[in-house]
Amino acid sequence: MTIKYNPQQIEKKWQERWEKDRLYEVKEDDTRPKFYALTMFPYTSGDLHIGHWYAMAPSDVHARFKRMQGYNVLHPMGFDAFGLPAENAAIKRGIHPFKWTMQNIENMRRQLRSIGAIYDWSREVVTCLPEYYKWTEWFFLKLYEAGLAYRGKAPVNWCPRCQTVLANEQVVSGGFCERCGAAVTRRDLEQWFFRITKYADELLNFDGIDWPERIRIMQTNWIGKSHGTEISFTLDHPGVEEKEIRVFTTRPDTTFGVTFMVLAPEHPLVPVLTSPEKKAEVEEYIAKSRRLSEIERLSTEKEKDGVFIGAYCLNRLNGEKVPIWIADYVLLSYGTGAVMGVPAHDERDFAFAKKYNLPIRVVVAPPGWQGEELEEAYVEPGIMVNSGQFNGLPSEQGMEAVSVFLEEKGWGKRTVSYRIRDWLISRQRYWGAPIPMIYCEKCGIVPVPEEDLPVLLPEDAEFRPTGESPLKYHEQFVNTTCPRCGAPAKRETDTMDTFMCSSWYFLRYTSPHCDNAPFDADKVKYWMPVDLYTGGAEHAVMHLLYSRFFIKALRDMGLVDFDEPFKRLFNQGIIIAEKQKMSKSRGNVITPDEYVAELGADTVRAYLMFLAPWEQGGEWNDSSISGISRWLNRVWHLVLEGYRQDEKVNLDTTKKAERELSRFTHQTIKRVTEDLERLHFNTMISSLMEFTNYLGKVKESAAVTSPAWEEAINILLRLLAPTAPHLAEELWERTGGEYSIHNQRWPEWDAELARAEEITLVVQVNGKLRDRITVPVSITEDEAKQLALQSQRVKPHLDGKELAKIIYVPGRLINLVAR
RNA sequence: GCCGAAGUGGCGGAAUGGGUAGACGCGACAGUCUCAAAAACUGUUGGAGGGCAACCUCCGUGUCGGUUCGAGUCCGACCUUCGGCACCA
Repeated sequence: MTIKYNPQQIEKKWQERWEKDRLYEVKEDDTRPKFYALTMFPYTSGDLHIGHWYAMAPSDVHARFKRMQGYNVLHPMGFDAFGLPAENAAIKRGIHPFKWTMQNIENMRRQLRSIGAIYDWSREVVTCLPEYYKWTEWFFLKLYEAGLAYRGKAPVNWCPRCQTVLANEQVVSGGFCERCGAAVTRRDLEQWFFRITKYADELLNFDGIDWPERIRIMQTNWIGKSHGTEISFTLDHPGVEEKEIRVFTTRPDTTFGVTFMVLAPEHPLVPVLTSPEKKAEVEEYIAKSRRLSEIERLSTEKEKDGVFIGAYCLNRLNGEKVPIWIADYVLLSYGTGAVMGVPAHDERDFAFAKKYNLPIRVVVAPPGWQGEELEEAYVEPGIMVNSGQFNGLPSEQGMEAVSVFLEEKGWGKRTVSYRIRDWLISRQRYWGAPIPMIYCEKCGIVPVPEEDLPVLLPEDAEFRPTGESPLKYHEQFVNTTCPRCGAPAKRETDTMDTFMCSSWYFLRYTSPHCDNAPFDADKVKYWMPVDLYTGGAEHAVMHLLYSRFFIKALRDMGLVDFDEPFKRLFNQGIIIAEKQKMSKSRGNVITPDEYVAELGADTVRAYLMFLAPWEQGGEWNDSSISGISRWLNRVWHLVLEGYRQDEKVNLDTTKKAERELSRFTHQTIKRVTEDLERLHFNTMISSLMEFTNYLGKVKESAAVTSPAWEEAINILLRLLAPTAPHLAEELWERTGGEYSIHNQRWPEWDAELARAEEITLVVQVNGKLRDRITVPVSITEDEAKQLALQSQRVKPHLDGKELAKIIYVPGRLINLVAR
């Protein structure tokens, strides 16, 4: 009678022991190769939900596996601790953001420990602590010095509910706030920006990093590079200094089809060009489009409207006079903020021209076109017509030809445009890293000197939903002296976007207590780049793009010597419940703590890995988890119930059984190792289950010797150690293994031992399975053919037919083609 | 609308340099144990038809075509679901 598997007891026991022994403490001075395995750190929301487990448990298994393989593994954990919810809690419940955050961290640390991961807690990083955000501020200064941070007035995304500015990336699906879902509007504000656009081209290059294609495509689309031509249209207005309007187009071949010009309502030329009689109408239109929220304005459903401003420009290619309109479907922030209207070959221009009865002139002929009017815009390539000297040219060649012509004349130049905008980092909020800048009436914008960092957040700020940072009303914070001239000056009261904090946290883990620099350069050199970065795909664009930008900027400052922060990236899927995304309002939230208390962390870890491919995610199912629980129980009893060879078994049977046992064992090692390498945890677990089932049968037959049995169990436990670290450790100890199993070497397979001696030869007739014959691996083609033709199961299917061909695939099948 | 991923038993999912479809697990059914139940263990489990039986035949990986000795896997068209982007000129 063996004792029962009691996960709660053994998990507590080993977690305490590992911590006491500092088993997972990581040091650099090591002769082993390094492996930096990073999981995206959690936001301090207060509770670790099953999604966190899904991110953390499998990545811990992989990290443990690499560690047993002999790598010096850094697998750290920390908290992304600045951000809006803390402040909202302050407004709603009167609890200080710092207190709220630190309480949440306390709770989350406890929950994180229950996973049983190899986190080295002495390396924990918390972004809202001055020892961390001091360096976030420091990086701001460095970016400023490098000319990568600048202040500018910009129409910004404004969330009226959160009362703050949002980055483009934080505006979701057509104009809603990512956080609260309110409709975003637009405002003009003085804001701080990072010049990420300077790195747009380099960010399009993913050479040398192993990232999912999906994410690379998303980032590529986000950056949105397009090749085109900037074309200058002549402006000849008395009293107007500007002598041209420049447009950006990807279709220079359609320039002869321009019948109007459209400027963005905010375009600087609009006020000077508008004729006196159109002034009122134009101003009203501008005011209207400013009032519109982002959703309304950007909606593709919205009918394209605009206003003629009473001015004209000149198309230099054909000398035509072109009326100038404004319309809010043209964005100031893209290209030149002006578009040439070619209704025949652009859907938007077509709709616009129809609405206002503007001429539609075909300049690229659709196939078979006889000069009739178009029903809709023709955007495909074709033969150029109505285009002067370019007539008859295929439009693809026309793009080049027209561009060359324009360049020769000095009327235009080929250029590229990007969809990506500079990164707006100002937030009108308290709970973030202060922007270390001072405004002096005499000296202008003055950076806080490095030695004065950190600019600390005052503890006694007042939290009111005013739309401005509480820092703005904190006089002691705001009022300071100019570091340059000593005169009274005012501090910047905006704080930084939290994505700034998460753009460098992985550097801090390498030397979390370094106090004279953001990180110890030698340690960064040792650990970086991150070898495997795992986390949710929701960060495909923002965090992952910002971090890449950050590293490239630091590299150009000489602070790091690599180009990319994350060598390999992997995105796990999401866990749903009852066919739906988990949410409090649906009441379908799975809380891991309950399952850990009932079934143990090892079961929850293994279940999350088993339920679906990690990449895909899947549905949590209460009855499926019992399969894992049963399996671990079976392992427990299999190992502890003792083994005795049956004395009546003869030597030949024993030899054969042991040969088979060792083959199965080595095949299992191979499968488990390869699956772990590829992060195929679900099939890794099923291999372990099959091995367990097989060992159960071996035990029943009792044919192998005790040493052979013990060897197999020893290997099973080591293969199980990353997945079920507590159970494996306990069984390791109980079977006399040396502490700790987690310091043991990962088993290696012997290809010779793993190789099968016999195979199943599949016999097909015309591609249909007719027989399976067990044959030695060494079988020759002729022998195989003989066996196949002799098969009683095959013969009837060949009756009365002529054998036309025999396909033989060694080690697999033989296909008899008969007619 | 554009970009991307995916459609396999009652369910989660295995199997893709084309070669035994359904590994492993859940559920269900039957059995063992028990006074009984739970737990545990053992067996069966894609569908249809046939045989006393070991077994045999046909159909079957979203739909329709194609390539091939052979297609879940490759090609073409389409349908559905999910994710991302959304007036980017």
